[in-house]
Amino acid sequence: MKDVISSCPIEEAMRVLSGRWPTLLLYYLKDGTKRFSDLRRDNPTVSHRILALELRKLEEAGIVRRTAHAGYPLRVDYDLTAAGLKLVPLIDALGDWWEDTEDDRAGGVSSTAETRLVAAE
Amino acid sequence: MKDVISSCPIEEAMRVLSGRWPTLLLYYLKDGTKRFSDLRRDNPTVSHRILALELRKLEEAGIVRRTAHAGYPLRVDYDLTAAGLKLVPLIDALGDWWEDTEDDRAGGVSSTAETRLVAAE
DNA sequence: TGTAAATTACGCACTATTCTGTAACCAGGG
DNA sequence: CCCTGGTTACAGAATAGTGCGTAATTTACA
Repeated sequence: MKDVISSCPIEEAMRVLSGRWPTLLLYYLKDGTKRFSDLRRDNPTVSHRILALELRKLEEAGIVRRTAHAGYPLRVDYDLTAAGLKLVPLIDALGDWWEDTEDDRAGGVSSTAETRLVAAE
Repeated sequence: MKDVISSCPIEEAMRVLSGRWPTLLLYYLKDGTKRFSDLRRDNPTVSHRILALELRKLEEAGIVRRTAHAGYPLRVDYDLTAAGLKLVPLIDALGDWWEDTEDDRAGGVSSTAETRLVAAE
């Protein structure tokens, strides 16, 4: 039941970047060109199938470029498009944010009472 | 089957921000304090159950603060914590990135051939 | 004055949809 | 047989939505 139009760029961007793998793949691809098997080694927990699907999704979104070399054994390279390259610093910033705000986010509900109870006026 | 430790801040950050709603809620909360019903109005497609769950998740992550006012009718306010406020510019940047790279991302596979075929050397 | 209904922020149970993973199979040369 | 990159079929897990119930007070209305 996906809405027809979102009109919100954030929502559209997240439609591509949401999930566990997209940002990680971007992270590994920023080092340069990688092959399918390289990416599997970089992240051994992703299944064969999901890696292929995620890469397709990123390719269709114009973030990753796929280059298939003719001949056998099969060989396919993946690297970032211009859009993908521009995205890298944002993802890095996200990681920095997570680390920088570690003390601020604290222990959630347990230690610091996040939820406050206020008397009605 | 979530792995025990990720050690990667990007992965951890995405564990919280992944999905359709978290970034949108952050986006609406940046205007200031909102109530549950305000957020439902801002985004009518989210169900009340999911909204409650997502807000709890963000609260536990230390990004959103929940303030329950005693008395009836029930009243609960939500606003951003310091960590949440620091995250806002990043989310905005993500939206900008999506818009700025629109031409670059092009039409995906259909028009521009994203997948290249290269002869073996 | 009595009673019914609305309000707000959920929780719970159930269903529907989507995501993720496993296993098997394909291609053609070594 | 193996290697590579990828697809399909199927199974199970995670996620999302619907509808009902609940609390104490206020308002609606005969």
